[in-house]
Amino acid sequence: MGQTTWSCPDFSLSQTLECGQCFRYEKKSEHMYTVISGQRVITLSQSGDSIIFYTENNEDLDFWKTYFDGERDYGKIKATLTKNDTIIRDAIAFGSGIRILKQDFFEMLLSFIISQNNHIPRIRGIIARLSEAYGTPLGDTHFAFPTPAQLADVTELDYRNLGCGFRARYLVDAVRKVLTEDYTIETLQQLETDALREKLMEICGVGVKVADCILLFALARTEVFPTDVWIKRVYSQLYHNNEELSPKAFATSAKERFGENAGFAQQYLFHYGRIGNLGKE
DNA sequence: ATCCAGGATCTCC
DNA sequence: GGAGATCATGGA
Repeated sequence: MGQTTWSCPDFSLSQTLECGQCFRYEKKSEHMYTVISGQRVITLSQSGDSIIFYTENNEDLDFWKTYFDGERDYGKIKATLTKNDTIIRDAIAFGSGIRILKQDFFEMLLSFIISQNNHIPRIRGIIARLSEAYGTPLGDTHFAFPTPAQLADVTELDYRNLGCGFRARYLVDAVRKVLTEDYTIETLQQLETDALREKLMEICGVGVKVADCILLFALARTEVFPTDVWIKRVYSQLYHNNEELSPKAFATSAKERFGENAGFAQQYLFHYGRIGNLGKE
């Protein structure tokens, strides 16, 4: 198996994969992972600042470097976020190697519909079964995420049999809409973020939070601040003296505080709140 | 066993 | 239009 080394600063493979933004990775050993995104699979490991790709297929390397957001200067983002904010320093120190992945739109749409009112381990299981049932085999018992065309005729009952529960009808609607002209990446990316969020929310089962996850993790709208139970907990504890905020007040506060870097701040705080020792008092 | 999950929708007033 | 119940399922 060929190996290619890639040097990428401000990058922890384990933190980036395990911070909750991505559902399709397997930890093979310490610092070594197999990752599936869209129609591709890669095994890679980290040693210091060096990433090692294990592949013969060098034409996929650009895809994976883009996937890991390799071009972006995270040092600059972290410096900006911490400049006048001593609170987020701890969160960033805790997850300093987190990068926001550039994932596949359709995969994020379905994955975060599945995520609603669900546990992360169970979300991963449903996505794995969905891929095995309808996705293209990639070898070594790995399966690509199904394409919209591959799911075109899948029924609500089929999704229920995979364990999707009440989300089954949402998935049917999502696939149907993505197969129309209105939901091609090209069409969607022409919209401003607020209009794009509204467009995504026309899909049944997509509310503000799911839409914001898609905007951040697939459509590179790094100014959005996906707000779930964890972020509410962490943010109110750290910045508002544990006071509960209305969804509107919350969005305003976070947007004002973090500005264009809100998406990055969100992921540092999410990871800090979920895995760190915060909020477990 | 019982609780609850990276929420959204439906149903009341 | 805001609060509260409801939705399937299984991991912890």
